[in-house]
Amino acid sequence: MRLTKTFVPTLRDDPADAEIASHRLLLRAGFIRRLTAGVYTSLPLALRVIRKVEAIVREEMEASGSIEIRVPIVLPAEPWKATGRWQRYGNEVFKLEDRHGREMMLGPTEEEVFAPLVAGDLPSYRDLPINLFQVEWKYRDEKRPRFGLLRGREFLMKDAYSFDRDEAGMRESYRVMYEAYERIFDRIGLGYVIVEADPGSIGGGINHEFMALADVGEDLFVRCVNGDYLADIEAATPEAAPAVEAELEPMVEVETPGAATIELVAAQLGIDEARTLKNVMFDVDGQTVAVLVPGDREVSEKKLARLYFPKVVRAFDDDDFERRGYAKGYVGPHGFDRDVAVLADPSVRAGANWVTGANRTDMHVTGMNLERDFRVDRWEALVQIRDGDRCPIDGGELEVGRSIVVGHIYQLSTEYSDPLRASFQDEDGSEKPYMMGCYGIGITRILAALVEQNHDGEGIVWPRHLAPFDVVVILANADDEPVRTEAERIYAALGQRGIEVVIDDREERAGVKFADADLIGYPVQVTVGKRGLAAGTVDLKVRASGERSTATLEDAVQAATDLLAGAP
RNA sequence: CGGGGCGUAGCGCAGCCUGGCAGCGCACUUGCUUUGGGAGCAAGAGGUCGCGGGUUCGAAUCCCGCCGCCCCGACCA
Repeated sequence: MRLTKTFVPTLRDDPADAEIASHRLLLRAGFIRRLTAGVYTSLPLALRVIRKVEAIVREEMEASGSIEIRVPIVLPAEPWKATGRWQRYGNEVFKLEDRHGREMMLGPTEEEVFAPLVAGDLPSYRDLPINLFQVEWKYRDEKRPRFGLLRGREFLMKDAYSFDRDEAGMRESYRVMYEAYERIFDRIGLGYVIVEADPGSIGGGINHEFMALADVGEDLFVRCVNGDYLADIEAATPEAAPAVEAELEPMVEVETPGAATIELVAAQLGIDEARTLKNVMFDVDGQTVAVLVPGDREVSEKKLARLYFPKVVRAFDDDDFERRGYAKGYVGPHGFDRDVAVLADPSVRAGANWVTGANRTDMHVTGMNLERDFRVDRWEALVQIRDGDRCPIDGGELEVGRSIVVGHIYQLSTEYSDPLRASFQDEDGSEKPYMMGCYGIGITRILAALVEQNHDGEGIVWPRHLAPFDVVVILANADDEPVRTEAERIYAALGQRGIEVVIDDREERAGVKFADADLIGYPVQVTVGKRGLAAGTVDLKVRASGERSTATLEDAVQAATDLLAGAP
């Protein structure tokens, strides 16, 4: 490929609205262009990388027995209404209407298409198990698309669905996919961790997330410094602190004018925030629920939501406080009526003589103690985990890491096959719903994750096997005929060796070409210029290491080939 | 959806407060010089100043409404 004959619009300045490295560099290096929020055009370089990632995914899926098909993006609404996702996904679905007024949508994921497809044509247990996949664009009208390819409203996903007779089969299909995913992410070369994820409010099947490590990642996970514990932040439970023995102080009311937050109370009374007892109020389908945690901790709403699923958990708003007659910011657990469910995190057992609200504006109490002064109906691990918490396995220190979820696999059981009436006839003649699994990989998101993990101050540093091109041949003096001839010879020879090579034959100064080559991140650069030619040599540079070398004209092709073979 | 910010040439920005010729750098075109780490000089081309309305002799600038984009929070490959 010649740069004069393709479309690689590099930018000299950083785009103003790209904050993170992957977004900024993919725009600057001419890989992508934004069309509208969360929707990007893939230019030639991006397309080449996408295809290489896809190829790895495809190979490993097929090697694992999954069969590729292509199902539509434009979908009828009915199956989605049957599973309840038409409503549950809500505004996240791009909804359409056809000319007859029929409701349609763009596919955000495709259980509703795959399950009926299989049910229609593979009605016998003899047809099972089967695993189908596709690589196709997905559409989700995200609340907040951001960071370029990291969270788009249109993104390329590999999605696979397994269908089994029974639970044992499903687990086996799941295991096969789990191992395929390990091979895929190993081959792609991402630094990643696998965590058993929050079962989520959608039903609670076993599922694992494949998380690419990245400081800008939006997904948090927890791991023990001793390496024996790894979990999704919302699923992680710290080791409970031991109960303390303390001399019980009497409960005393104190004036705390204007101190409606933990921070202000602690400051006014000159105490640590951890000494205060935080009372967070929720409404759960009409029932009032109080959650007690130490003042320096946060309540995990997700954990609470999971506890009450399928009921809907909603934090109290001002109207709720008014209706219940609670003084917002001054709520204390000693004033709860019997109809309030009082939940507490085990860490509350570890404290005594709490400072908490007095149930009157501008007043708090000190010396509040469990049993004597307030009750707890249920003990549940509900604190948001944080750095420094103790590992539940060995008590080691936990640390919170950031990541980008690039793969997610689920055991769905009959969650979708039931409502969709997707069933087969078993050996005994009985009608049974398929036991399903689903397996997603965000292809375009992997591009972003790769750039996050592989860049420096000059630009992207693609791993060799995923780079848009292996080698760039730079004409340092584009209008010099001998230089051009020699560069063309090397370019052609590399191509003949099956190396993916691009020649920068633009009428640009050498500096521009060097900067662009570093920005785009070709693993190996070969520079042909007057200077070197006079000495009978070309210059080579390995992008990742920055290592420079020279080679004679005769050795140039072999030297570039060798450097490429040794590149990361 | 709540909070914050921004929309002026392809990209990055100034001008707006205090209304009066629409500017700067890069990129682009032509010429000359230059030529191995983002060249110099000269001459050009490129704008519904996000959209609509209002105030005014006059609006990029003031007022009202809308739209778009980015960032922070609750959801997700």
